[in-house]
Amino acid sequence: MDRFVSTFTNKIDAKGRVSIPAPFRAVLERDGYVGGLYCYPSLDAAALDAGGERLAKKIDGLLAGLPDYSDERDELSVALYGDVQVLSIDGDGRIVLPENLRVHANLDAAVTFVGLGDKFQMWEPKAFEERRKEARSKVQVTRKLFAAGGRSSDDDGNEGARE
Amino acid sequence: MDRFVSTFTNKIDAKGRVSIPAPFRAVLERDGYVGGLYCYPSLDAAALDAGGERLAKKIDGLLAGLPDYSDERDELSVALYGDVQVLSIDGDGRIVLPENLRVHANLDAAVTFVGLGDKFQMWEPKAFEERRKEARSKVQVTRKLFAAGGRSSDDDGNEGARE
DNA sequence: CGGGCATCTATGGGATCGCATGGGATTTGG
DNA sequence: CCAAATCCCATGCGATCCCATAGATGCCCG
Repeated sequence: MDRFVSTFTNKIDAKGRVSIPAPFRAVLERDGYVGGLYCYPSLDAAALDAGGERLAKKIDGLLAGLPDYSDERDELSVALYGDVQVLSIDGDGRIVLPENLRVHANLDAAVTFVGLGDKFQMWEPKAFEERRKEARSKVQVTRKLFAAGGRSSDDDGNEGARE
Repeated sequence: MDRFVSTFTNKIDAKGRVSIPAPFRAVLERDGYVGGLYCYPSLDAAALDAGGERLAKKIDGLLAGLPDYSDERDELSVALYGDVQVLSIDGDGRIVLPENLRVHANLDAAVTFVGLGDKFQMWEPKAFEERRKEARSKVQVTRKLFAAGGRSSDDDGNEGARE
């Protein structure tokens, strides 16, 4: 399925380089790697979003839905494209995070890579632990909603049975 | 029906490897095995949930219904993709359990594999024994309810008694 | 009917490979 | 000409592969 899945934590070396987890690299290549990793500050978190060609197309798709020359589109364009950086990946699968991106996510010694399907995020490890806790507790709630919503009828109905 | 059924207990060797019970392996293959076993901590038990492609699609399906870049999707993505690990199965049908997963389920010397239809769980053997006892007593109650409702004809009402 | 052979599974151990990481060398651009 | 970014190579650890053993099961053929 070639999606970014699971989390990995790698170190930032003295030169500011980080290895992209090998499984993520594999996804990027299959995604039609051209020469860069698209990377930008997450809009609502102290983290970075990154991905390959598929992600780039997705961003385009969002804008395509808005009329040209509308304020909304302009704002979104700036928000989406404005801070995007195309990071080159060296022969060993590493990238260098520019200052502004590193600041946005408070990255210093290590980076936690979090697979999110089409894209992945880069977090300061401790910050991500917090975030993860939060997400887990919310999912408990969401799960109850699914169960209550009666979505159990698809092929064998173990949807809410996770225990 | 190619479901995960019944329970098996296998040892963890010095390298942290465990054999997946052969019957489960067979199910995984028929399920369209691609490159890994999808595995994540059970949300409300000291155990691990695991499955093949079918389970992965199910997870995707949950997210597919949500709009891109919505908060809800982000939360769910983190909780679902972030905790999932794709474990590769070696030529002998074994997997290696990563540290964080082993900790979550208190696994050390052995693992009990429990078939649950679409997926299966991995428990520390003693913990599962406890769990099983508990389940049995609950089933007793459930059965009485069935009986009281006049459905006494299904001779043992074992639907949830999986053992 | 029974003995032995073939097969499959679980498990252990050795050898190899890949990945993350570090450090020097080289190039690029200002 | 200097600083910073890029490339290339070395290394150590962990993961993966491959082979060996052993117990259990089942089958075939005597």
